[in-house]
Amino acid sequence: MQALFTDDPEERCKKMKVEDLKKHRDAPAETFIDKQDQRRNNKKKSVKPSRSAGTECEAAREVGVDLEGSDLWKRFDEIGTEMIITKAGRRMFPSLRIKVHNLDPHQQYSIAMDITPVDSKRYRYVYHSSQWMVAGNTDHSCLPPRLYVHPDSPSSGHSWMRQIISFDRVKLTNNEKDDKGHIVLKSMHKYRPRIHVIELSPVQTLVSLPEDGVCSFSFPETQFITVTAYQNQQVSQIHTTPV
Amino acid sequence: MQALFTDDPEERCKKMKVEDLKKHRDAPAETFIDKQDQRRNNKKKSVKPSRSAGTECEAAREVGVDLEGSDLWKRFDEIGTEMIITKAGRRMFPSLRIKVHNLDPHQQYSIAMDITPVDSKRYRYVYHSSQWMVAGNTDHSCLPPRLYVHPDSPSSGHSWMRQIISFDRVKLTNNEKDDKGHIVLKSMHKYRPRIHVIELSPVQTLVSLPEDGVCSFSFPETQFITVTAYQNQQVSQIHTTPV
DNA sequence: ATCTTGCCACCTAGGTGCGAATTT
DNA sequence: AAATTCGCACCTAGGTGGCAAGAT
Repeated sequence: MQALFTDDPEERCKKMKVEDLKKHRDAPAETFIDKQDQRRNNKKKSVKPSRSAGTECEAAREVGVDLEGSDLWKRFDEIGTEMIITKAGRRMFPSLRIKVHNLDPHQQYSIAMDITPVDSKRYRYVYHSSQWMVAGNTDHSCLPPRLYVHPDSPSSGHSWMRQIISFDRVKLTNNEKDDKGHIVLKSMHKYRPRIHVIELSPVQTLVSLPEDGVCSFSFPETQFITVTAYQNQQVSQIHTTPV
Repeated sequence: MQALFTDDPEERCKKMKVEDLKKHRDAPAETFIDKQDQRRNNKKKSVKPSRSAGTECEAAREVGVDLEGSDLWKRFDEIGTEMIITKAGRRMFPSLRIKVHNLDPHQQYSIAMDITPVDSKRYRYVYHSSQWMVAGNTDHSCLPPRLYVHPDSPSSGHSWMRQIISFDRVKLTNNEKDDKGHIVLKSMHKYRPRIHVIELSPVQTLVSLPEDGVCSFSFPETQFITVTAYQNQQVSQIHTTPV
């Protein structure tokens, strides 16, 4: 029997408690955490934007981002999410899907994603104990992470808030010389995706992350270890279980 | 034997003199005509924008648009181009592909397409004489034509000029109550697509065609008659001839 | 008669995990 | 040993023309 492949998580992961997933599907997850400074945040509805170096938010407006499909991410996270990376570039599964709140409806924004190292460790999967273990240190000293600008960018706050924003087209690669704009990662390392909401001044071209007018968000349950082939059988099992 | 289907004209129309097509593929067609006022224009490289009611162009800059794949359009035009329309929406074949020139690289533009009636006649295909004949009059009095805004819109002049702009995703329908944003046409009528280059003021949302800052272009060889099923055998033959 | 619709088999493009072969 | 690459069969989504049946 062969696997079924769809962009719809429900179809791909039949073994999950689908009814539960469906119930919470479009509802925000309940726990969030600030990014970078790692401060806990008890707000129910949204992540507070990080205030770390170089980022800044309009004081009056508290821009918020909710993670969609948090249940699926958590299901993977419990056993250790693995994300395939290939030379040609591989889509993420799960893909990052979010909702944004409290944007200025008439202001233009771009929304982008990047993926940052969680630590400077190298990991390896120990089969006989079915566990991920630290296998040494690495430096992430090389280059700043690549920015994946959402294809709907730029767009008005109104448009962004109207629907779920999906980053399902982004691709991950282990090819350091990639020229297709995919996000370059090191295999066997731990990462976490990050969302940036960028307030746009008219006719601003977005190449790298600007210093001002950016709110950044990330979600702890979306961290993963990069692999070139699935290591943990439980992980690949979820991937291949058909509807 | 079954037909092959590709978005690439070369693959779809093997019977055509492919080598000729290839040779001229990215070269501008040689004859052009002004739209709406129907004045002839002998400029080799581009169509002069129409100056009809409500349109206006920057005097200093002569924005130009070239039709790509003109050979294919002409090949169809010689025998009478037929364009399928369906309730669900059908893509065009050939699709409209253009190049733009003389935009301000740093100015933002949207580029859109609509399809206007060539006359107020109703046509019917007479099998035994293999000919299209006028079958009566209609009024196009109903609604203004739907605007299909190119998905890359808005974008800088620089981006638009860098590559061929393809309208291959637009769909045509005969469903007057269409709610999917497809272009609504009447069957058995003669139409011609039109391209609009729209200079964008910052944070301008594009719903209908604005009064100012628009240059419009069209090409005589792109006119067609709408059908719900191909009438002329020569036409369907070109469509189905495999590589 | 003439035109439209629904259904169908067929096609392409692109994405997927797996196992074998290869590299490090 | 461990990690990566490659080729593969398989899958979905969406587009296509033809034909038969239906509508006008």
